[in-house]
Amino acid sequence: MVGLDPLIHPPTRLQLVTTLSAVSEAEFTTLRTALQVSDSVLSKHVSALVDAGYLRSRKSVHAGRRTTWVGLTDVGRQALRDHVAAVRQLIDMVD
Amino acid sequence: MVGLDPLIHPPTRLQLVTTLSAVSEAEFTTLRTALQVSDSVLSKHVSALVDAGYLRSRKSVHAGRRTTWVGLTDVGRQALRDHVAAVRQLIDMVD
DNA sequence: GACTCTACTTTCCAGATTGGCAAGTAGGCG
DNA sequence: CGCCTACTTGCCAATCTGGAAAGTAGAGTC
Repeated sequence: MVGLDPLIHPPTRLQLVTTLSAVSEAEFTTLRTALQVSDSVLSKHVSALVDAGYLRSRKSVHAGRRTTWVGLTDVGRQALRDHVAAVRQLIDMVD
Repeated sequence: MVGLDPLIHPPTRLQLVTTLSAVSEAEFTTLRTALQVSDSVLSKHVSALVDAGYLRSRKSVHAGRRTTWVGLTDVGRQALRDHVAAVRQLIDMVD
């Protein structure tokens, strides 16, 4: 009835997935800077969402630099849409 | 920068304040039914938000029935607007 | 091939939250 | 004065969140 997704709702998670929704992938480091959280925190949120099937991560090497790329899966994108719809249903009552 | 209000963001809180935003006041019992939570949970959320100055509650008696009425204060209404604005800024990126 | 350096990952931990049950309380009614 | 209703509070377990610090793994270096 309410439909808020507890995997997505918490502030850091919401920032993470909404940030990712705008792009196909983002670098771990970029995300950490954008969200202003520690390595460990981002790593844990990412792996929780990977476990849930919402995110996918891959490692790549460019010019001797190893980076981890993170992106939404189709499942995650849909879950986000659903969550956003639920949030809108609540907040659109306001004003 | 993100601006999510931790007093409002949690699911039950968000349901509570958005429900209240549509009306001037609501009965405790009605809210408990609408939110599907126990007495104690609603009571605790309400009193936390009253302490924060976001809600106001008053008791009344009608036809031998005691009821507690709960409503947003101006401060609470503004906090909700701000919170909703912050949420929108995040979720409007989606799609 | 060993060493190092970086980029995460995992462990450990403390503190805060959330929720339900059950006991407590307070006001109105008979 | 006792009872009943309508919350309120205390107690507790489970979960979550975040940071620091230790651990790990792969790439480059020599």
